[in-house]
Amino acid sequence: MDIRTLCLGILTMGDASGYEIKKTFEERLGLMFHASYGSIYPSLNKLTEEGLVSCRAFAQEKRPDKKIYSITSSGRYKFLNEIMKKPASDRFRSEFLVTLMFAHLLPAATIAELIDERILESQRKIESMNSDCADLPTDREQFLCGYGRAVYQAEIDYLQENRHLLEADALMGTRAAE
Amino acid sequence: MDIRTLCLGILTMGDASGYEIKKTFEERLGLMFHASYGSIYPSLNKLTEEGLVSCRAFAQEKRPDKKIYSITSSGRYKFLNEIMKKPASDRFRSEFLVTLMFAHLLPAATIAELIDERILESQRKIESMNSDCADLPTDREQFLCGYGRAVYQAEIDYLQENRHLLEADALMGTRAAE
DNA sequence: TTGCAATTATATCGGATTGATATATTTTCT
DNA sequence: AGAAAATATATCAATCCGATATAATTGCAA
Repeated sequence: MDIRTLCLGILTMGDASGYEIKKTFEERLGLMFHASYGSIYPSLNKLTEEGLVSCRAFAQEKRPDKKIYSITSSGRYKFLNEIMKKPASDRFRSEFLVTLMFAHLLPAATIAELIDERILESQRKIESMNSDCADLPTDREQFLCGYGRAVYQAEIDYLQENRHLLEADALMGTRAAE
Repeated sequence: MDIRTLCLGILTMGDASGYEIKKTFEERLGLMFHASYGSIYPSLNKLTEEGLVSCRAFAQEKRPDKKIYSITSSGRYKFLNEIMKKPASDRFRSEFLVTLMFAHLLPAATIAELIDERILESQRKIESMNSDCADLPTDREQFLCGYGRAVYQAEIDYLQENRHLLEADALMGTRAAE
């Protein structure tokens, strides 16, 4: 499943410009997938070539046309085929966890701050989700929003209960480091 | 933080070949970062050019030399600088969650199976962690292993308690789909 | 003991993706 | 009036993944 497929998926929810697709990625798929302009615009071009989306261009003076994309019936068919495949494994990359992996090389105070900030950030995310989730139109999206909340909360709980393990280790390491 | 930096990090734990570095990525960093040969070998070449690692090559007949890499003191310095920076946000990509996002386009039975499998897979991961975690040499690595377990467990709990929301929604959608 | 599968091991390549950057107008807020 | 933010399209170098090629060794079961 690539960004082209995801663009198709977003277009099943209604016509949109490249810019709006980017916003949808951030607002509704932020928890599960990320995409930049550098992949969205080329994806839309390729999908248009392949006849999976159609494009109406509105001419504008002194800047590029505004382009609204719509999914075609072959696009819909393609998308359904894609999401019926077994999903690939999650891909996760966390610089935060990498830093903790090497906590023994850093001052204990740095580690403590890092964890404090991480907890605050996750709490902020949960709070904004609490207000936003309730407004979501479908049970499906509420489910996904709740999923995010549950995972963030588990992270916070684990960090608060177990950070002492790490902080003790960091103290040792600091003394041992050359 | 890129794969080059992570290779440096792994080499702070001891000398290794490219192959062994790949294994370390899988066995000890699997929860937080992934890297393929296609990025590891070029990284090691570049790090060698830059003098951040050194390389001893053992000639072998009929196949490429076996190369053992060691981190240099400037490599250590570089790595410390890197991990003292504020870590970038997590990057997460889940085709599983994307599929759920479009659950209304799929048969309810497909969704139910998908969730069943996901739960089983996470349970399997937790079980293998239960045995492996205990053997880990440092509190630090036990902490990280426990972190993974906590998140997987939260996922399982949430799916079990809330899947009905999604499955009801999927049923509706199946009827409405053209 | 033979023969097969798994592991050890290095390496490259096309294609996908990111993050930064360029450009320019309109809207909103102060 | 003027600044800041949002709207909007687009490209590019650098990075990274997944697949593939190659080949010897090790372990194990028939």
